[in-house]
Amino acid sequence: MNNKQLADTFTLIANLLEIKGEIIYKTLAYRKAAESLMGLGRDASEFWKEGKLEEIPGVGKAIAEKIDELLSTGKLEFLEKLKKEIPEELASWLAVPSLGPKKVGMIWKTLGITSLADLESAAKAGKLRGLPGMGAKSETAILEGIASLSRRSGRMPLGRAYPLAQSIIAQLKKVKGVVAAEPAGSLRRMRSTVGDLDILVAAKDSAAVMEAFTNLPNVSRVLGKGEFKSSIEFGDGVRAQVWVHPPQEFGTALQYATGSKDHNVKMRQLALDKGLSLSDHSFKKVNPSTGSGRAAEKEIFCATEEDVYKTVGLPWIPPELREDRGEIEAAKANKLPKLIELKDLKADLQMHSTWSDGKLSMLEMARASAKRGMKVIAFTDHSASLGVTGGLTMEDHKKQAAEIKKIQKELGDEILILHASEVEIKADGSLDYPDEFLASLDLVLASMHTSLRQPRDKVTDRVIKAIRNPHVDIIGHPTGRLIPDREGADLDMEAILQAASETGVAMEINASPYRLDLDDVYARRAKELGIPISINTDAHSEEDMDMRFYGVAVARRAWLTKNDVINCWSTDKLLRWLKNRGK
DNA sequence: GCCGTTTTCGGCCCGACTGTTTTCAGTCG
Repeated sequence: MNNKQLADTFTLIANLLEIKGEIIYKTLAYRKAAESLMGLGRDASEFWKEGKLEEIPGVGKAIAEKIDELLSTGKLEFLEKLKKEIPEELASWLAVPSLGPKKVGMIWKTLGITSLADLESAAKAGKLRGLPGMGAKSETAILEGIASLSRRSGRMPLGRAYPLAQSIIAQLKKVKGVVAAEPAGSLRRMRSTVGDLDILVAAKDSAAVMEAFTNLPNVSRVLGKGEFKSSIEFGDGVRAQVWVHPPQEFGTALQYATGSKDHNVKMRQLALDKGLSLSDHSFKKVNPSTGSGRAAEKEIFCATEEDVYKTVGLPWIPPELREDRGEIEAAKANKLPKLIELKDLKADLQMHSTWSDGKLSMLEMARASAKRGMKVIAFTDHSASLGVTGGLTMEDHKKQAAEIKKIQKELGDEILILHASEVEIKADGSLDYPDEFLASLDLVLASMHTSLRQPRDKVTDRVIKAIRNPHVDIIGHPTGRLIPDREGADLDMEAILQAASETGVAMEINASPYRLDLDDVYARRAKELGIPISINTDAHSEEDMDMRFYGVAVARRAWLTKNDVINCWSTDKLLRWLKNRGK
């Protein structure tokens, strides 16, 4: 059982307990534990083997015992009992907008239905109005909620959310009186997937903003429209909400809306330590006589986030770090990393040309890369066994090498081209070309595209075998995941990273917003182990090259600096590294 | 259920918005 399965189990428990009406803090504890497992970076089973489960944040005695039971038996008596009490199917109702645990519980208890289909029929038949606290509007809201569920498939990839949010922001900035507009929430923290789009606007007068926002093109429904907050749904089911704050409190508002929740809990605590209560509006002096957070004569307003952090005695923390993964402590100790930036990237070590499945010739790709400030690129056209991509035979490679020589002459020192290959790690763990041939390439990037559903041991061994091949320099998109649809291979990532740290092989952060693989958590673990990271676009076209932005976002979330990423090194240093690897 | 340079007990997330309400409960972020 891996971390995600454990986390899913605890999330289910939290949902069922909530419907049951258990005290909210108990359900929060299960959710916190689930989140913590997802961000752990190592398998919980390792903590388990060492008897250190309770060292995982948010895991105490009770949850540690449950993890122990799950890992030893694959089952959980507590959950089985709970499911008998509260039908598991009800948990899926919670995904319906406008339905929360209270109403789910109430509807189930009064009408005795458990399936989403029955809920829909009941709503259509008008059986929900008349239930306590529900009227015709609630019924319609539930029906619309069920309909929107089928339209939207959960969270959307960052690569879709980000441009969409930017276009909304551009339109809001045109509204008269708008001083600033910024993304917030997981979008601003650059998580790989985003639920709803959160946008924050600074303006004295909110009415014009709300008017513009609810009248954006392609808005299919206005879900709510108030003085400070409005939310909308687009035709494709994507939802966005906007908050408007006066400019003088934009800093606290943006900090608050950016989250994460856990980061903000710590921020509020730091404020309290200084006798201040922090809200999205301002800091207020805590009244010492009552101990309550109100009744202050003097409010502190912050127009910028820098002021917010300064007020609690911290340097500004980049949004990508705000996950309560040690950033507050690092900021306190003045040990925040100087995060990598887009401009630091000087090399792109995975891209494809018309030699395999790319859309442009090598010359066109090289020129497009140079235009974007790249000094070194590697053509990693696919290897022979990946037939659908037009993979190259060794004979093809000879011809490709000759063409590279020719265009290199044409390009001069504008950009350096490396002759490389994305070599398939085959199902048996062998590579697609013999060692002698691999040794002749400038760079070898090995990755998996097939048989990703092999059992954990087998697929893990496969990658480790590639890592131990002395000719392999980079492992490309290690898990093979596709966002949001396909989970990656069931890898023992700790074992893989240990092997990589022994051999010095670099691990890729594939910058395609549909991959972002390694993810932030494992990339951070890789850094801890001293493994070099390579951020590559995997570009098949010119537009793909601009996706490197998302790769940098993952790297920033992983606390990486430019020294950790081989693509930021000088050409000399990069070539020296390759040479030391036998190239 | 977790957690503790105040604490092993008593805090934890609170405010805007909506709908069904005559003063409030539930949802959501």
